[in-house]
Amino acid sequence: MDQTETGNQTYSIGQLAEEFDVTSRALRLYEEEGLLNPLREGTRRIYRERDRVRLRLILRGKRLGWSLSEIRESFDLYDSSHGEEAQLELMLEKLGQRRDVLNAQKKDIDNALADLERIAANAGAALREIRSSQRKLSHG
Amino acid sequence: MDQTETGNQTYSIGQLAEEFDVTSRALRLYEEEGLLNPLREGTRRIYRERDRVRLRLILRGKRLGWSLSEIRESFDLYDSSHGEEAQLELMLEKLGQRRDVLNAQKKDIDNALADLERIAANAGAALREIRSSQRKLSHG
DNA sequence: TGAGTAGTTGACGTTAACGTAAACGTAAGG
DNA sequence: CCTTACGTTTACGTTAACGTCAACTACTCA
Repeated sequence: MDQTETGNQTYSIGQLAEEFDVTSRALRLYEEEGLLNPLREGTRRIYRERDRVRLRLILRGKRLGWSLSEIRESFDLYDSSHGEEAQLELMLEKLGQRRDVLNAQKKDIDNALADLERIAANAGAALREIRSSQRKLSHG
Repeated sequence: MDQTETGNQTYSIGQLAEEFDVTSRALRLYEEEGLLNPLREGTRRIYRERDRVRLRLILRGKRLGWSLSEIRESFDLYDSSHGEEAQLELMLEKLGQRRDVLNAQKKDIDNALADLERIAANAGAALREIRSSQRKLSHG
């Protein structure tokens, strides 16, 4: 079969660190915490596409304010899609909780955005006022 | 004039802590960091409506993953709506940056929600499969 | 008057998420 | 062969955001 050559590329820790603008120290920490699992070539770490995907998810989690252990829990959810009945039920419950939190977070963001808009509108008005009075003076 | 009696109520640190489910230690910390400014009655802290409003904003900020100093910066933005021209321009720029970050965060959330949906759909399917095969067995 | 209850100010402890430095290994290049 | 670049582990340092005493004050109430 024509084995597709997609995703066979590998990366050193330095390459990955530079690409995602994190330090190699951070990558090693994420590995210690069970968030990444690079291959080894002797002692050196070899990262593959799946590690890049995971790193992307890690960084997204961080942007959402998650702790590393919360991020790992989300990976665990993802990985254990194939369990037994009780397992799956628990999982669906946790997924529901996460969804609720995310939706609440969206509301918080919308409220914060609305606040920003109000403040910006005031500031914009104040600024136009200042500038219009400046024009008057310069025409005196 | 009929001075409206709205918002004249005050709160002790314990009351406020219980209402918002934070510790009094946290409230004192927020004060140290310049996020809250309760009155004093002798040595005791007296919180008013404006402090409650601020606390609400603090907790919202925390839910969005902001640090205390980021939260304070946002308060500073709010408070300095009445500055001079350069000040206002700088402010509008910062407001724009915050808005961009918040919008990016919304996208992250939407992506995370989409991921959750996919996982939940898979888990749900797996669960139904298990249950249907269980029914078959019980009818054997 | 004595015991609670709630508040105060230090000050030290703790956890997460890295930063930073030391001491070492290894492959490439001049 | 020696340097340079990049990697490794080990371990201690740092910052934020509190937690947790300890020692003290002030008020109330039986």
